[in-house]
Amino acid sequence: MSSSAAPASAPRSAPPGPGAPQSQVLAMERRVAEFWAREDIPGRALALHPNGPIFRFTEGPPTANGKPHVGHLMPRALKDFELRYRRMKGDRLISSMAGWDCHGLPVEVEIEKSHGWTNKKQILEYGIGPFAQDCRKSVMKYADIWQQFSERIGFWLDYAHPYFTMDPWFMESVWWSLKELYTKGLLEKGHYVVPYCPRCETPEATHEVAQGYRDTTDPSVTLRLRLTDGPAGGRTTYLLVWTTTPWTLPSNLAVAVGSEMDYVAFEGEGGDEYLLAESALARYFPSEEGRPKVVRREKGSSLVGRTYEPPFPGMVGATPQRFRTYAATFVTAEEGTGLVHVAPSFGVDDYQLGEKVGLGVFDPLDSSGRFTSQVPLVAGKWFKEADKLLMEELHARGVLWRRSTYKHTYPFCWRCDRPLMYRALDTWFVRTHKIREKLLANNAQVTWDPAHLKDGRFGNFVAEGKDWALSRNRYWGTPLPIWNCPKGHQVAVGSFEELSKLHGGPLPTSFDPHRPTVDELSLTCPEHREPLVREPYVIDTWYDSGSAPFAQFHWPFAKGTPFEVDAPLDFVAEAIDQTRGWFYTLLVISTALFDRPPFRHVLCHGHGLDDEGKKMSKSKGNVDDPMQVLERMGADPTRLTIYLSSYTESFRLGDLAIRQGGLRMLTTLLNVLEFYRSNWEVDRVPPAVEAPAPKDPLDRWLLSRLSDVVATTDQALLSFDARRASSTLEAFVQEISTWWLRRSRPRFWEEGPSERKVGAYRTLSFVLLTLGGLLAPLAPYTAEELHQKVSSTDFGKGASSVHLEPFPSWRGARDLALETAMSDVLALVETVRRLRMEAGVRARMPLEELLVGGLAPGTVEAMGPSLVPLLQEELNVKRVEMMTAERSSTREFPSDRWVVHRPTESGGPSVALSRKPSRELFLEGLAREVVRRVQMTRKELRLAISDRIRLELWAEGDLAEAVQAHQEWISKECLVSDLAVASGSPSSPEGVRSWPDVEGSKLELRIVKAPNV
RNA sequence: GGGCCCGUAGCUUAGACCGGCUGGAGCGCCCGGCUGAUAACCGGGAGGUCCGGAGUUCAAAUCUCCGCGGGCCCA
Repeated sequence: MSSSAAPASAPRSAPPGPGAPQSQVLAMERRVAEFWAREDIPGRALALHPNGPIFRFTEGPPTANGKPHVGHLMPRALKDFELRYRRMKGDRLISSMAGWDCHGLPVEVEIEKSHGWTNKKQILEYGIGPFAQDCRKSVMKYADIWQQFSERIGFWLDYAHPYFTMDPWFMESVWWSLKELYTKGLLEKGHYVVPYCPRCETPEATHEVAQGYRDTTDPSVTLRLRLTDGPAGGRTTYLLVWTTTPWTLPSNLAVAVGSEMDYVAFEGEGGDEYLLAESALARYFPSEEGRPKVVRREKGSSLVGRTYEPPFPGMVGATPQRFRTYAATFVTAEEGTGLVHVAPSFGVDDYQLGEKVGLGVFDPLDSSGRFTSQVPLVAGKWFKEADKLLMEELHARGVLWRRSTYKHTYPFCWRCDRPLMYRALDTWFVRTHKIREKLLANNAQVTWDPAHLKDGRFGNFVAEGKDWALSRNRYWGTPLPIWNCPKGHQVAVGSFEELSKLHGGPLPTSFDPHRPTVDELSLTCPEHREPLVREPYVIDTWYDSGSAPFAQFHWPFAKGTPFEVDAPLDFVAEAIDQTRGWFYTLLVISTALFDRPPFRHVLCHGHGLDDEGKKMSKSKGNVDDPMQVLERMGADPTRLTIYLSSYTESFRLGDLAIRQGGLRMLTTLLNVLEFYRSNWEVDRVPPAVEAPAPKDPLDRWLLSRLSDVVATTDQALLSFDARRASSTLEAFVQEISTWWLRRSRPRFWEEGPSERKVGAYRTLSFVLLTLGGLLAPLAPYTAEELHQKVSSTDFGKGASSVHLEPFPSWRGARDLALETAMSDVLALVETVRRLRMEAGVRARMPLEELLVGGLAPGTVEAMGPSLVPLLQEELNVKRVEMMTAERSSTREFPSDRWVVHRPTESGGPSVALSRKPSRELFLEGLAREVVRRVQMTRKELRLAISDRIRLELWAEGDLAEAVQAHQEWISKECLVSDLAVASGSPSSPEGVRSWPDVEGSKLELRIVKAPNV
């Protein structure tokens, strides 16, 4: 399967320095990756649930050609989250096989380039055999590169047992399907006008052409063609005929007229008459003054059947049908002259008209787009180069009437970038128009994400029902398995066994069905005993990938495969461009063979943009090697950035986007983990594997939140919604970090195994372990880190992995009343912080009293007893009183003693905070200042959390009094085993820290680590 | 030339299907705070013509139409 790939360039920025936020993530991912490799976690995960419910999936095989770019990270990430989730839910995945799309023009072009070749002949000179070998080697090289970055981003597939579309057994399955189509009359040869690349010397399918439209400038020429059936002696009359492809003029066989359109004749140079559509007159003569006089008006219908002199008389034999005017519906008034040049071999409309009226064809080009000697003037010239010579010749003969240039979009070859031509050729088609209704009906059963594609872009394309040009005049592809008998009938071959029968003996060992081997095999027609000759084509590589759902199992040849005729895939995910690519070929093949939809759910993502929101493209130099991105930013940050974005549209995926997206959430989470671990090292409280039943309202609140998060995440992942899952988890990480942990920290430092402390450990460990499970499908590395560090298996030998565990199924009862009360508390905290700011009292300074009034009686109950301590601690107030509206309305709050918040119009509580600390509280606040400075110094000295110290203090004034009064508390807070307090100054300055002004007093201190007891 | 999607603060976005409080949030920025998570944490602030215009309505980010811009696709 192919996609709009652009080669990667060198990395745009250096790897992160040791202090960069992503460096801790990168170190973590390295550690995890080593663990996975050592314990073969991916292999064991893929082998899970051999008897579980089946979840069907097929990896859309990337083209193993060209280096991947950043955009290719997206489909990997968007497939992987769902597959991991399903595995954790106990599903059996069918299949996890990696797959590589091996055939086709891109590979051939790459080899041609590497040899410096310019045309197809050089391949024949080199030999198809060696050429195929080169192609195979190239495919293997690129598959390797793709596998590496796919594994690095954590996309776990079975890379040890991949399917290659070039594997003989895969191709045999493709042959089987082609024969089925042939038998059903859905695979037929025809002579049709198809887009053709003269350099690659092969037709292309519409979905390939679609990738190559580009603005270009072509010549715009208007010819005057003399009517030859005018009355003798009358005025000479010319048809004005317009074209942008002068090179097709030697092949002109007719002129088309719109029978319902209005035409005019005007008098031109030398008194001759010129005919063109009325609507075209103003285009050729924009100013009214210069516009010639109209001498006659005619309906198009009256112009039909006239004869004219062709632009190159004698080039091609005249017949009664040729060089006449015909009515045609494709003639438009919008551009040109309303008289259309018809060259049946070079236009779809032209060809159909030619068929209808019997014009025949004249194609003077060879297969590489060069003129043959049939047109001596330009013999040997490339078709585009011939334009100029032909125009000059027409000019010399006075046939060229006007000449300018014309800007329009025109298709170019998506691989070699040269202009395509439309050309009548022998081509094999899949007759999709015959099964159009079935295609639509099957598409109707698919769930599309985003939904609009179903009846929009994709549905419209299917509804057009265009036949699929399948054959390619190339070498490296699945050969079309159809042979001709000279007696005039055909044999389609659907297996190697059939081939062997026609061969009249066993096939060579390790038979390779590619060209040239397949054509070196002598086959004999069983009826006529004549040698069979194969149709010389290979097939569109998109047919290979579209066959992957069954061909990856070598179905129907291999026995006991899990493929089932009636079972669509449950899930596929690729980029938006696959609506014309793989999604389409899957639908056609599945409908033609099995008459059922190819998949149930399809996730279709947009393209990645750079940090400026620009499309990534080679010419802008903003494409990046995905491996470099992963090594610079980390796999999980990249994955989460994708999940958190609006990935069904195009979105930014540059370094900045990753840093501000997924990385942010992960550093916060890893900081929480680091907090947990560094404390756990001291206390060694066993982690809670089962849900704890905590008493602390803060813990009960967090578990209630967790219960909600588990349910929401599960539901989101079940419905393929990575965005909802990841944003739910992101918000929860914030809640843990900024409220639960913030408020719970003191509990972790309590002396001994207190109930409060153990409760905090148990709650946090349970939450982190559960979170690890929830995060496993989305951020597999981080999830593993959580699992290992919290369950304290710590990457040990034989440790189990979170990816071998089931998805969290715990559903604790939610306490909605508590959740509501807690959000009221959070709102209150915000209000009071503002009041403190207003009062100019810093948070470290304790205040006497907080009064909250205007509450509903129920709220007082809910918030009151259990949550008041949270407010006291968070806001550093000694007393909190909750009052109902009734009670609070009578109190007065003089502004010298209180700062007051009045309820807003929309309601909310009124709040009053006492303004000044008492002397006692002031001293307590000072003691906190001292403690803070001691802690800061401890940290600077890099002491361990549990190290005990000897502390010498020199303090004056209020500070001395505060130290005196709170000596014991200071010692306890700072783990001081030996405290010496003095006034004045230290005798020796060594190791002394000094603060000249702590609330007006000087403080000096010295810390020495105390000997271990 | 035609079709589909998107457009809300510098960035990522909620709200839109089903019209109704002052358009929420996170990041970034500025100011301040906190400090045994420290490139973490907390408060405040600046920053929005909800792409523009018209219509429907008592009321429009939300519904309708016409534009503009971006993306994708078709011819």
